[in-house]
Amino acid sequence: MAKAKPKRPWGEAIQDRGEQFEMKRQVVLRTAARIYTERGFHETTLADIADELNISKPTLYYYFKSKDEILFECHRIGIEAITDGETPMPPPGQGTARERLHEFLRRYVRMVVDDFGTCLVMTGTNALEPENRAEVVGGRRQIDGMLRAILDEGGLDGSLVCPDPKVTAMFIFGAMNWIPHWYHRDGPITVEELTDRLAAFVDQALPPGPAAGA
Amino acid sequence: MAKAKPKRPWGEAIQDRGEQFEMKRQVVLRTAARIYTERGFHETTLADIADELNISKPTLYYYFKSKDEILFECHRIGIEAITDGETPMPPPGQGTARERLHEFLRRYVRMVVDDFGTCLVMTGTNALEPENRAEVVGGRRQIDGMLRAILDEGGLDGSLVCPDPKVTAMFIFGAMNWIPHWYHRDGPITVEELTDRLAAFVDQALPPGPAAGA
DNA sequence: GTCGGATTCGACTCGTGGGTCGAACAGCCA
DNA sequence: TGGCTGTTCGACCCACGAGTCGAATCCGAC
Repeated sequence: MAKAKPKRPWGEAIQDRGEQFEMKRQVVLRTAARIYTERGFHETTLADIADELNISKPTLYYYFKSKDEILFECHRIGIEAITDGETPMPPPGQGTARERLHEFLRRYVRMVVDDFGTCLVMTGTNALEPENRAEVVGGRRQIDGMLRAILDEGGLDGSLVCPDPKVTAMFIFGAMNWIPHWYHRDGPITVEELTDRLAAFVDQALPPGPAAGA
Repeated sequence: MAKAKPKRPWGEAIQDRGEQFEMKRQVVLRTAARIYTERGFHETTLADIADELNISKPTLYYYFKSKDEILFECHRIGIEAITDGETPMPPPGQGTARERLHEFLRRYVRMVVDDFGTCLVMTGTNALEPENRAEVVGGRRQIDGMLRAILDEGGLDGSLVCPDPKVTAMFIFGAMNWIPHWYHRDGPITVEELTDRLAAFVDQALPPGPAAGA
């Protein structure tokens, strides 16, 4: 009660210097992700972001070295939500492919509904510098591989039959990546309901195979 | 053989003035759509388009009044490919909903695989001026309505059961709108095969209902 | 030929927005 | 109290790219 005099949107609390720095960076990123998504990357100026945060443009440059880097960080966070989730994806062999598919869908939908995930999916990679773009593209490819692998395994353990895993994976990613275009967190549908609907849809489309053999 | 001396990428033939004008406009549009899609709208300069066509930037302004208008026209063409196709969509009542669904998917995939359709789907509407954006958004909404309606009818005529037409329609649009991100016309899969795969996928996901009554 | 409109382009303007600089200020430790 | 580092900002720079202008050229009609 004695030391709290925050005029800035950064929370309060006076952790040590480095911690403060990191926290402020996060706030900037979240805000940026939201605005980038709403208006589009190129339609957003650094002044817009700064204004939203009640800080000045040069201050942004104290935390990031370029507009591009801000976008890149947003993408990175989005990707890592999938690739390095706190609980790792269950490895093949643990549970059926169908179960792992569900887990994957749940995770991905969650990601895509978050500010960073939305930003990742809605702002193209065109804007990124080659170097950063390469990393983002790599990350996405890795995620693609995860789903593809699960679909492949489904054919083996018989838990789901999928004629063309590559193309099917793309259909599924499409359905999920489109979510930010129409879904609103504060709308009538909860994220859980959304996930369930998607899972049901995909489940129907990929019926269990007759064969089996663990 | 006597009069053909084209130094310009516009074909040859010497139709009347207005026809030439219209034809050149089309060529510009297709080229622009392609480049917009490849590099992104904002990453494309008018000089890029002009260079590609071996013309100068001011010449573009002879055919279009702004960069924005060029994009808008691309979107318009894409949308009209669905809404005003040469053969109109069969009206409800003609055939089962499932049949109409197939026809719709076929059409939409075709559109999305074309330069203009790809452009429509990949470049956001953020860049468009409010007025133009409103029209594009309206068109898209109309297309949304088409699919939603078909899904609704499917519940009635029993040809397909769909728990939540609104959300399901979005999943399907997502799957289709994502196509330009991974599909290449000159790849191993033909457009027909692609359409078939999608139709099969959706068919599975939306099984026929037990009820009926024409 | 030559006139007039259609077409094309070189050279320019100019707003916008990413990025920089140096000064001011805050908080901490002696 | 003085000084040091970390943080913030007002004012500026400047490249880039959309859009313009006026002159040059092309081409069919008389």
